[in-house]
Amino acid sequence: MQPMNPTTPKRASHTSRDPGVLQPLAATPADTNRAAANVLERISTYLALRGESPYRVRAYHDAAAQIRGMTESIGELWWQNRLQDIPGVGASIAEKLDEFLSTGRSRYLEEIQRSVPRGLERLLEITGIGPARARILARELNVHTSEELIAAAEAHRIRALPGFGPKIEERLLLEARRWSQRERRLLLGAAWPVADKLVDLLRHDPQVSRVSAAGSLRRMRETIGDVDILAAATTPARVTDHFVRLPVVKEVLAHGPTKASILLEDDLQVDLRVVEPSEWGAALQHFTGSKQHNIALRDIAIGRGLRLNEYGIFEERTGRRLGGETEEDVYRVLGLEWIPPELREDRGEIQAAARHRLPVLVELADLRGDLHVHTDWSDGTASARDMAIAARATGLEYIAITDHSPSLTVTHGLSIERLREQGKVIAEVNRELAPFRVLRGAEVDIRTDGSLDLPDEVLAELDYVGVSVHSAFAMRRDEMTKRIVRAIENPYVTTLNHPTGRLINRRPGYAVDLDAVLRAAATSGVGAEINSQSDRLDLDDVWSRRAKDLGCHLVINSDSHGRGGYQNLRYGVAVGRRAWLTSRDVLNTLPLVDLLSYLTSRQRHNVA
DNA sequence: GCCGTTTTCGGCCCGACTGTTTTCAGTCG
Repeated sequence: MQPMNPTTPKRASHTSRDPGVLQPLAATPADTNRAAANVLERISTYLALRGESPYRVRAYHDAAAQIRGMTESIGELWWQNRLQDIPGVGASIAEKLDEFLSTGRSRYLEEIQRSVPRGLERLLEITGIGPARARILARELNVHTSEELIAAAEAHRIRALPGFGPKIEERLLLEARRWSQRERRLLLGAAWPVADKLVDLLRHDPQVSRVSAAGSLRRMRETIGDVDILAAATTPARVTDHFVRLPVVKEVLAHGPTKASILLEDDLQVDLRVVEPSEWGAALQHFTGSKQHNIALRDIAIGRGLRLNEYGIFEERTGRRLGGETEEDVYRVLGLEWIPPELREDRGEIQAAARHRLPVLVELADLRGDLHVHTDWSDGTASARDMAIAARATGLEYIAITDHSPSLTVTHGLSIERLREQGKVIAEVNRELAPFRVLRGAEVDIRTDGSLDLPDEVLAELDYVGVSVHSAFAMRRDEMTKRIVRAIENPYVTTLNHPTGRLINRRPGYAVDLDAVLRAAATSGVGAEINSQSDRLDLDDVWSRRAKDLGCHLVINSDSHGRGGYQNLRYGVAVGRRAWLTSRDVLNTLPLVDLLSYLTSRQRHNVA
């Protein structure tokens, strides 16, 4: 089928006919990629529940993962008739994508969904239930939901099923109950301290020579499902024995000689794996993942007649071990540079590592300042002076004080008079703390019409202006886009703060054409913020990378409301690293002098 | 269903752990 339009696939004319089946096709490239990936992922799930070939199931799953991680627009590839250029997409999957991209539907998905008991896919979210057990539960006991599973387990009807038994029944009952009252995925900022504590406890075990967080935690994903820890010891069994007896353990889920899983009091799951010290590098690589990254590595290994597992990298023919004591070993034997954990998502990092084209990622130490800081003049808890001293103590050269603007009354937004008053206080602080520098700034609300909450002549007095949406989240997508673009075009604006407004686990971002917003920001030389608060992380990694690709610079800010807030910068930096950013992509890596000259020349240029 | 410096057919990443099984299936990461 020939596409009708080069950039935006047309919307389905019948989107409301079967609302449960598909997300309406979204208009921006990243949204379209996500929607297309979701279709393939769901096809994969239903095929699995039907008991189809696992290879076919995986083909759809892999194609979905590939599309989810692409920065190119699938709409563009479709228009150019190049869908099969996507690795893992062949004729059959391309045909399904073509239908979805041109009509917003997939009849194939709808058909196989109908062939599976309604809602059965949700059973897969319960630990211990995969496609095979879900199918048996549905077929033999008509169990489709966690509630039905709990009832069947309580009535001891599960133990009689083929391949099941009393132990599995008991375990499924536990997991189903846990699932019904489950916490959502833990925020990175909440998981770090927990992992830190456990790593520390293990470090004090005299058997243990090395210990590290692994898994999504080490890759610094924005949320964490469970905590993975790797330890090296010559007597692994004694370490797992010790681990499952730690006082923080509420329940032991699994306990073998090299591997153990526990639940903490708050139901957070922690998996520990213990290896020999000589296997440390291979194991750390293996358990850091991601799964997709590791599969791609093993593919390369196979192509070179090698075998890669958590114990090392071996010559297939002779079994000779070529390395594994360090991660660098593993990558080097595969002909690759060592890849920073944050990049290990199979989003092009392996190809880049093979060509020695990995970016030198931004680091926490590269940040010279923080351009989003609140004080007790609005909703912060500390004075401007204390915030400056705390910033200096963390090694920063400058901050911008950016208290809220008047209309945000719940935060005691500053009137023009109070803002000018604050300027005098900041001047005093600067006299006292020089060469540390506090910039006069503001976090200015974007009104519904896109005008700003402070007049231009006041903005002109400031060193730095961040703008934010804090109200009217429910606007129509096109209106919200127009609203934010207009704000960005104000010549005094430096940065767009938390561009999507999402709060992880609490609310999605507002409807907005973020691609259009970022293009406008690039044109106007306005930066996009990576807000480091662990429930914001806004922009996220995929959008930050997109922003960079569109020519936009990023600003990594803490949005501190108290002296401890600067600690969050590490999470913002993690997002930046996952987005492939170098220090050159991030405005606040500039030394103070360079930042000041940038800000003044930019304002002179814009206003002239 | 995808894919090819072994191949257009016959493979497909790999190992630990658990429980229900006398040799393996299911699940997980």
